[in-house]
Amino acid sequence: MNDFELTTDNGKTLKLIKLKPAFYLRNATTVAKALLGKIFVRKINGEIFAARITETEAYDGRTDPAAHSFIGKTKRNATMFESGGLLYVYFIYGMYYCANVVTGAAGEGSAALLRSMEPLKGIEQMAFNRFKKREVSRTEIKSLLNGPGKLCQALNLTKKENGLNLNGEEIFICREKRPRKFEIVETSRIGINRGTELDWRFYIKDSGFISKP
DNA sequence: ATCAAGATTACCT
DNA sequence: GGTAATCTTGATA
Repeated sequence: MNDFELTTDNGKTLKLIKLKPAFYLRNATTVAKALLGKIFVRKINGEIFAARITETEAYDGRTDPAAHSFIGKTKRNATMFESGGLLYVYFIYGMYYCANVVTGAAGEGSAALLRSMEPLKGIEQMAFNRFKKREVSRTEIKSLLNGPGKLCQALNLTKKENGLNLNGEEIFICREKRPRKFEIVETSRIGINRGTELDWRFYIKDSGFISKP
């Protein structure tokens, strides 16, 4: 079942194809850019969440002082050192989680941080996870997934999902059979103190679902 | 044992 | 634009 149809909350049908394992076995920057426009799917308790990835950041374990993995393998960052295609989720600032896609070869320590998405399916449940209510305004829909901490809260990504394989059935990423065209903006990464000279933050131009335009 | 920092967010002026 | 909230981790003693 790598080829299937998904109906969004606004009634549109998307033809989706699950990404192959090889997709993740490339450079962090390559994968981070390639993830833009892809559809993140999470199945939980019989319900499906789906969202279009609109903003990512690359972290390279071998050369990048901003990467968690730069200091070497520890208990916290161990997932980053696995082979590409896993989900790396970590806890930060005492109250938020951030989710990454592990990239490259085993031992490399590279990943792409998922920073923002456009909600497509399961919006009521996402709203409940974020705001404890199911009714959301147009403005609130935009702020459902536009930040790394927010999207983890809305999609219920926690410690439990750390290390999960994206080639499985619970959480995975798809491409559309007929992908939309878009331009990619490359800027410096947000919220870090080192490696700020690298333009390794990527987002879809004019998306409207971005943490900081 | 203690401690500072952190890939953030919400709410304030 | 500023800052409080909140706690795990990794480093140092």
